[in-house]
Amino acid sequence: MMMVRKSKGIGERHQKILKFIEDYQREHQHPPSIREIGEHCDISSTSVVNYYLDQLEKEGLIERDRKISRGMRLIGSNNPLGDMLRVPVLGVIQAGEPILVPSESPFTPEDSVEIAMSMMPSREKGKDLFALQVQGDSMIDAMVNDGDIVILKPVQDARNGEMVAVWLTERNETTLKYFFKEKDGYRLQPANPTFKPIMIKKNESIDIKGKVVMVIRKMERMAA
Amino acid sequence: MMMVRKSKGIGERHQKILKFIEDYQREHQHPPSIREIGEHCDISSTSVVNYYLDQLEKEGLIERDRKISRGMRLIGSNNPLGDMLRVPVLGVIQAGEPILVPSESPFTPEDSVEIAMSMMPSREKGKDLFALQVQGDSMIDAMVNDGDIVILKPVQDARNGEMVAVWLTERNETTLKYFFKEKDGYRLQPANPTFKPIMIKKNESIDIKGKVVMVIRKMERMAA
DNA sequence: CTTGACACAGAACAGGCGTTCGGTTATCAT
DNA sequence: ATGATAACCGAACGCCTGTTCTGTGTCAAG
Repeated sequence: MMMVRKSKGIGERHQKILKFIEDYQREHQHPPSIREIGEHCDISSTSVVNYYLDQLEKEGLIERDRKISRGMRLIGSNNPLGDMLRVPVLGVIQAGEPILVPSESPFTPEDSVEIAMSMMPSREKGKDLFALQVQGDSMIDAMVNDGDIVILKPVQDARNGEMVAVWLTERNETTLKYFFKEKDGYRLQPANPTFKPIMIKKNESIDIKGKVVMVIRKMERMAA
Repeated sequence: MMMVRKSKGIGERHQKILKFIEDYQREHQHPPSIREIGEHCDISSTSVVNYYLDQLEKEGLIERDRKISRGMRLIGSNNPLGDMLRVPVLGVIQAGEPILVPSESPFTPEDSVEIAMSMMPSREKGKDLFALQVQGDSMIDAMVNDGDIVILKPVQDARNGEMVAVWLTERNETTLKYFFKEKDGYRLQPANPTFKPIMIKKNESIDIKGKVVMVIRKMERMAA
């Protein structure tokens, strides 16, 4: 008895193939061949596998490089590999010193951090992201610890409610604060509600260096 | 004029090949063929590419699946894909409720977060890691915000200085604190130095649920 | 009952691709 | 000089693999 697909969408067989490609890719770091898919999904003919792969491609779930061995890749969230961003760590950020942004950094980053695309909020998948490592306890009012890594998107202007890294020109100070524009200047609000906001008058200039999109803290043992 | 490799290590050519495999993999989501490597690295013979790949494999920089088309993968830090951990998000963590650990969780995780292996501290690459999303502001003394994701390793005992998630049995409270064993019980030290430690007497029991290995904060716009 | 879409099977073809092998050139220690 | 070794080239061999073509059984619409 034959299976007949009533609805035009994705059937059980399609999902099994999708799942197999995902698992195989994760294990071997390269896609399976058509025949391997057939064996593991109980399909005896390569043409049928091809037939399903064509459908999956039409549905936009995979992409295929025709004529290329194992030339297929998963699209979207179930792609086990691929979508990793390598964000350069340009240097450190601390209250007492201006920070480095990509365009100003004279040297190549010593290090980088890897972030899964799926972890990026609101599609900040731009390739111009950069990271800084926090030095010292001067950012604790932003709930950011010594050693934390902040990932930034370089921007000049911020919208209300975004956390920004700003250089307070007249105070010679770098800080991480929530940004709010008000009628008489700016309000820089600490993340920790027990701290008071910094009010910036219109005549005082601020230099927004970037918008914080993520903070990462690797826990290490604390001494004492 | 021929290039001759004096030292037994990795030469310029090897690095060029390595770089090409990495870039190709990143773009196509599958490895290049031997002939493609040759073309882009100015090697006219497939046997020479094979020759170099053998050396790279001996050096432990790649692995090869012989006889399989494009059956190669990068080993180590320059692997653009692969080493990603999928950590299940088992639920939420908040002061007022006990937390779920993997063995106690009755349902499958609704969601998961993806972390690059390279980001994991001190080789906590165990597959038993789990994640919880912080709900509410009750963890601010641990420098952890509402909405943050904490990644935990399930442990029963902790070593001094490690941040642990503990269930305070007699107080019906979950908390994240640095753990220190002292002669008359335990000291649970907040990450934020402006808060005071919790002293646990010997007769009071605590239930260590896990050790915090990472905290991730996706920044979103703050209202008001 | 016929027709056509759909889900398959199987075989054959052709190009992709890894492997192997015989040679060649350059460098270096003996 | 000479042999050893490393770094190549080119071609041939043969499996791997995607593609294509013919054919079959099922099911629903006309």
